[in-house]
Amino acid sequence: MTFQDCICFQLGTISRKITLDYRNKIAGYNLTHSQFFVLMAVLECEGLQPSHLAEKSYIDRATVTGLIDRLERDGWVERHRDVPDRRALKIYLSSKAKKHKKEFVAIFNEINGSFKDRFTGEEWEQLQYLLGKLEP
Amino acid sequence: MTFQDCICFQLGTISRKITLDYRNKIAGYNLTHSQFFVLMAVLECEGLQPSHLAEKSYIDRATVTGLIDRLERDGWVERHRDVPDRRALKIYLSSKAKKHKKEFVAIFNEINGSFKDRFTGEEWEQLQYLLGKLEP
DNA sequence: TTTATATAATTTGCATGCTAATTATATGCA
DNA sequence: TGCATATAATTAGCATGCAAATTATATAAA
Repeated sequence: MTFQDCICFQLGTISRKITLDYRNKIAGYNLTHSQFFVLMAVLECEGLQPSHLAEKSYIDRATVTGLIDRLERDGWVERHRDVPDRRALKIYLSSKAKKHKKEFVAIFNEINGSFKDRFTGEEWEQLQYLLGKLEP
Repeated sequence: MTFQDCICFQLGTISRKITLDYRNKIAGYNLTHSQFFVLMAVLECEGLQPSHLAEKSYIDRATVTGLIDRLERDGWVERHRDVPDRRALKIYLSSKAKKHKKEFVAIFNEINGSFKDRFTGEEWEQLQYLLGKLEP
């Protein structure tokens, strides 16, 4: 029994490796792994507030602020203060991002598919079930 | 099909949640998740070089430098230049860390056990097998 | 209406984690 | 020996990610 056998360690390691793998596939868009996921979240449902994006993505609000900062800086999303509640924001895709919408979905499906393809349908179900049991 | 169903996203999320969970358990020692793993690596085999620790932990050398910096700052490990090759270092436990050796092993086993307990032996085997298939 | 409390987003501070560049030392080859 | 190349560790720069504090606005209660 060594620390490498610890499930916590293993998950972190695999997660990091996959992140690197991901990067190569979206390198052309100059997006990071996390940025890509937030962009997918906006793409799936435009006009969400940063706090809702944080909830959907299971990351901290402060982290979302930074992610949106950089997505906005690079021209992928826009912040709009068009909510009755003047504290809140809504996040929309930029026109540039809209142009690439279909490509993003395709890349997403390709990446997930490349992992899914390694398993039988039954194994995939089993993996989802077992991962679910790991949630704290 | 939404981005939350992507296995890459799921692994990252679970991994982050577990990291937080971990923190509470080692909070008394003021160690982070990653510091704890590096400390376990040193504990398992003293005198390893930073580059070997990086290899064992599947993290970058530059990251190891920072981790050792903080572990040394907080008095858990020591850097020794007692290798024929004067470029290299060896990392040893401090006497303070040695005093807590048994506790660290116990905490480690307790944490890993708390996850393992959620599965049957067969499920655990299956999880290891399925995670292995995810490696890029 | 005024005050206390709550909420949305941001900022600050710190610890990963990676890549690329740098420094110091070894080694191999002419 | 002298020079090119390789290697160990570090540094610098950037992007997560979290906790705690801050700012601006809403809402509830006195």
